[in-house]
Amino acid sequence: MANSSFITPPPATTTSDIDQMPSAYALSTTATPPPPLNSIFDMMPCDIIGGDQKAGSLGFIDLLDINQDFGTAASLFDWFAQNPIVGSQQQQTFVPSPASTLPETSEVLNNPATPNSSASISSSSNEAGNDAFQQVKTGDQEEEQDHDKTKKQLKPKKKNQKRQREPRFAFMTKSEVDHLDDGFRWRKYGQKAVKNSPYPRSYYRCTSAGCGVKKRVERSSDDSSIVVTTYEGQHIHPSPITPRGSIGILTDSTGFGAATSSFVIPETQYQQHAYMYSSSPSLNITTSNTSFSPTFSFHQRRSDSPASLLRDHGLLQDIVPSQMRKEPKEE
DNA sequence: CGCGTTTGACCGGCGC
DNA sequence: GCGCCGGTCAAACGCG
Repeated sequence: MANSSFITPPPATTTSDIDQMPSAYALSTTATPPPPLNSIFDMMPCDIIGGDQKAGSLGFIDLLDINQDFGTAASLFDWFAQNPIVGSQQQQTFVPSPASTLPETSEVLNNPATPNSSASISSSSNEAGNDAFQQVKTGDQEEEQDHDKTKKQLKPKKKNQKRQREPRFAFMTKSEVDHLDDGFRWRKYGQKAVKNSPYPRSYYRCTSAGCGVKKRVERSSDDSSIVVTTYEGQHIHPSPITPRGSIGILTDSTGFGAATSSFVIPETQYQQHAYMYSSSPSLNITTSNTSFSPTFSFHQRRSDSPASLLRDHGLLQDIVPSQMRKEPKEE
């Protein structure tokens, strides 16, 4: 665990090296480079992103409590498992909107100014994403995989049907290690040079049979110490590695995607939230999926919460610097 | 030998 | 229509 902090998103302006990213990311860095971050457990979720590249909807959320609670989980999945959904009416909704109209949240990355760090989660969802989510849930996954497999041999099957994109979840971490250990086994299937970035982007796929979860890993061109990991899809199996006897993942809803299927926030709201961070005390993110129900609730500081425990034990300080816990940097 | 990585080619979407 | 670009495939290769 390392120091972390939310980086206030700068005003929406232009694109950046990560503008190729389907969604937005908030900065996450760890203040203590050594030892290198080599586990997702060391990362701090930070924000939620949404949408695919087209209907890219995204939004930042205050994840202070996520960070805090997450600190007690053996893994991100544990964390989700330990944080059942609470309430659903207050949840903010990310509404898909053209990525071009969105502020380039990647700008956030352009401000690695804060020495302290944080990890950030981004997730994406849109209609297609939701559809994809439904597909997974209904077992159409194999079909899609098959489609992928034969994509090269057979020509386009459904030309007019856009390829559906799984909901995505992105982390940003400050790490010397590109490929973070998140408890699952990944097989690298591709690597591409990233435009405007000296660092390549690596593509990984979950090696478990039938599991179509993918993830991309790349470094920020602005700050080579920042690693952006984007998860796509849902695991349909428990984590093969279950540190500290973690519960593993339920088969019907285990991926990040599930968590993001309902992250829909109107662009305007997103813009607001993008600058709210810790100043926005209540943002619950929920999902319609009951088995996998991460709820990011930040409306209050519970003295008996794991977050408080962390705080009391001085752990929180490592996660969220005092400056970030106080006043959000607006604009 | 099995598994993972590397890498060039290919495909499809999208903007101009 | 063309070119760019992100994403994927799959053969070759490396490693334990």
